[in-house]
Amino acid sequence: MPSRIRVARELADIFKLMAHPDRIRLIEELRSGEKDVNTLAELLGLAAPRVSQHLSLLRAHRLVAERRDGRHHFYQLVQPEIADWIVDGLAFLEGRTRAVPESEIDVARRLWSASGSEH
Amino acid sequence: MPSRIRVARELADIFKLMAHPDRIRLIEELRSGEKDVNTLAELLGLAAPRVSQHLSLLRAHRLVAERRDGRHHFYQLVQPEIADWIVDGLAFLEGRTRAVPESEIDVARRLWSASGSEH
DNA sequence: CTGTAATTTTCGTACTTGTGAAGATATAAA
DNA sequence: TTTATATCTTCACAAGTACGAAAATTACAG
Repeated sequence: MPSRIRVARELADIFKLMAHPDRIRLIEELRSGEKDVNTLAELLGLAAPRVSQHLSLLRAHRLVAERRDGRHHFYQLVQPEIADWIVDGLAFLEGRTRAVPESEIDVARRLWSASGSEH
Repeated sequence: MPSRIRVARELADIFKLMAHPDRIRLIEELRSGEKDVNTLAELLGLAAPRVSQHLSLLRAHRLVAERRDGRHHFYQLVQPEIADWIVDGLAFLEGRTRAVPESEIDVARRLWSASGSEH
């Protein structure tokens, strides 16, 4: 089988991982450093089990790594550059739908591009 | 609702569109210019209905545009830069799985990065 | 043991995919 | 015109996959 088919398949798997708003936001939250599950759940306003499921999926594909300290599980990005790559994708949102005005895309870009974690 | 949730949702939709190997390869084939359905089907070794369905999905989200000439339907990328962005994603494949050796990723990168259409 | 943190399992629902057959539409041939 | 052919799209259905919520389970600290 041609290599480009295998590569396209693996690449599609990565895209599949990103194809969920919660996981996108999780990755962007982890940009500024490792965080534990509870913190992430509060930041995103999600139930802990849901965050955990997303993280275990990302972990299974080696996008995040886990570190335990007591009863806290901290997660961090294995390849932090992936957060930048996601932000690059915002370019393809511009002018695509009236549901999301350009201004909101800019807000998200600034928020997610920041190294700090202003909210 | 916070804007970053809406943006993350729209972004996830884009990722969902890329989350299929056929569609990734279609976009990379269109990098070198517009092609008709039959040509694409032959290049990728896919049945015509499948190609047509993928293209109509991409068209519904304004990723490709259609031009008809006689009985030929030609498609082209609306934002050709998206093909580069996809290739950028190859970086996150490196060393991720033994199923796809680095060399194959390089082959795909070279093939897809080329402006021409060598196969 | 008690309480907190996180994960795993389970299950019903909804979406996606792939295939084959049928439906349009345009060109060419008889 | 009528008939055939080429190109592409749409439909219908089975099989697979992802999602979300809730409950059960593991792990650990005090």
